Amino acid sequence: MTDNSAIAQYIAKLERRGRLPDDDREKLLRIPGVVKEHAAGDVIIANNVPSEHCVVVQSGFVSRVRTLHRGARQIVAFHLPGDAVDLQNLLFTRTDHQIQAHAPTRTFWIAHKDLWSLTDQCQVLAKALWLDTLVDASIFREWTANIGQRRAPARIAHLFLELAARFAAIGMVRNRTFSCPLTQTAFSEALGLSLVHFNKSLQTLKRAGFISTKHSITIEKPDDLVAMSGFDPTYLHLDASRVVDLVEAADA
Amino acid sequence: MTDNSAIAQYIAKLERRGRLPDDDREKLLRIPGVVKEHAAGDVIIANNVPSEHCVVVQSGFVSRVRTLHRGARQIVAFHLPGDAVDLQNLLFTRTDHQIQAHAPTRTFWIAHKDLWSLTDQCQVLAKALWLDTLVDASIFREWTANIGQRRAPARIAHLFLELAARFAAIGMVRNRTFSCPLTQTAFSEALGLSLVHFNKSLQTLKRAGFISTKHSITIEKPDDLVAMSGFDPTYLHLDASRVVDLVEAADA
DNA sequence: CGGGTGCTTGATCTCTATCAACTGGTGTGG
DNA sequence: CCACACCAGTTGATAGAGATCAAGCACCCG
Repeated sequence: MTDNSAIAQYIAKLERRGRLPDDDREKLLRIPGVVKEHAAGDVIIANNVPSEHCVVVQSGFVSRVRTLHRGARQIVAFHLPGDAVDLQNLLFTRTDHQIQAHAPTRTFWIAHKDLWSLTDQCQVLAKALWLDTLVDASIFREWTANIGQRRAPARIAHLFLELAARFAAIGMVRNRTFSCPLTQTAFSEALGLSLVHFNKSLQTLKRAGFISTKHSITIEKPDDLVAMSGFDPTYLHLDASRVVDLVEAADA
Repeated sequence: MTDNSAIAQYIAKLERRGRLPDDDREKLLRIPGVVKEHAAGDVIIANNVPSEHCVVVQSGFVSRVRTLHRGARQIVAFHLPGDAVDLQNLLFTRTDHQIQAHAPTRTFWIAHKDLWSLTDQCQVLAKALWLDTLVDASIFREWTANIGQRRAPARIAHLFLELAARFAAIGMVRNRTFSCPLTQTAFSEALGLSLVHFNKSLQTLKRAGFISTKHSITIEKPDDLVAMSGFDPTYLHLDASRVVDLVEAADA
């Protein structure tokens, strides 16, 4: 039996928003798949290739990258352990962006058709997956607003708070500190900033005592950061507040 | 019987990506709802209110707006006739952004619970709606990349080409010309630019002969615009290419 | 006619990108 | 074991993009 701990983590994530029926949970847990390993920097799924699998992160750290003109790259999403990376492509036949590892990463691969037939059997699960893609969309919107409206320091702060909240949700924050394998280049590609400007703005935040970094990131003054960046974690939908109860709704 | 032409247009949009079973189509067409009218500038759905309806645009022009610190606004999406605006909130209990009319607009309001119970009866339709939200997410990603990586003239060109493609899909482009009721302020809020800078960059595009505007927008040099902005309409998923066949997939 | 709204323009200043160089750590191969 | 390359991070100088401030114009509408 392949190691399906990625699925267990993913189910835990879904169930933070609302319980699944036992039957749906069991079936998802038993879904066939294979585990793959990737080194830091590896391209996990290339751009513009047939899309036939869903990938769930088991460990490590992953991003989605759109490549534009002359090598300009925009990271459009980050994914932590327990995140489903490729649900976005479940209904598309080709990928429209690239998936990349930023650390040694283990992933669990599910064939689209297997997940597809599961959603036909499990209506509540299908809704939970749909909900998960809606949460992703909510995060995309927030990134658009972050990049469009905030200037560098607040923009950086907002992303750091998002990462802190998401790492916290999977128990990977201790003493307001989490370790995140991203280079400054990667951060700058996610934030629409140049590397140099990111570096300098980050130092501004450090000098102000808002955060500190030594191989990991520490949120030293959460309140000040929240105030300066206007961070409101609602858009992450990490728990059941503001989310419909899928089981009750199914009965209605 | 209320005028459900908005639903008919929405079905047409969904079916450009793949046919629905007759039964699903008929049921959606018969879904109960009410028509509302809005003046230009009206807030159709406010931010942070209970989310109980899905809104489909029948005529006019609508945007979704996130409001940040000190009145900074980011438009995160535009919606044309035949677009479902609020599917994004179908699974959330409160709205996390505002919906606003930019022209005299007519909308069709469906209660969440009605749409919900329909998706329980119609599996293919449920998938089509899910797919529609995935297309929205794809557009959000593209906007993130557009705002993050392109500078003003290319950024503007990219948005204009998106609007041209979407208006063309509903037959509202003649001679490379479409009418779009957005003010320059609205454009600047969508693009993360200041009004003044948008205005000046737009004039650069006009002087280059790439576009012209007089109460409507004309794409004078499509090829040049595509080249300078790197526009590739795939992300809009306006047709069935690159999209799974929902009926076949249901049989698999 | 007056006032509002949307568009335009110029001047100025700030933010951010770009260019270039340098540091320190890590790893590799001769 | 050292030389070397490479990569992430850092720093300074400069240029350009874009924001902000301030006015003025054109049009529509009451």
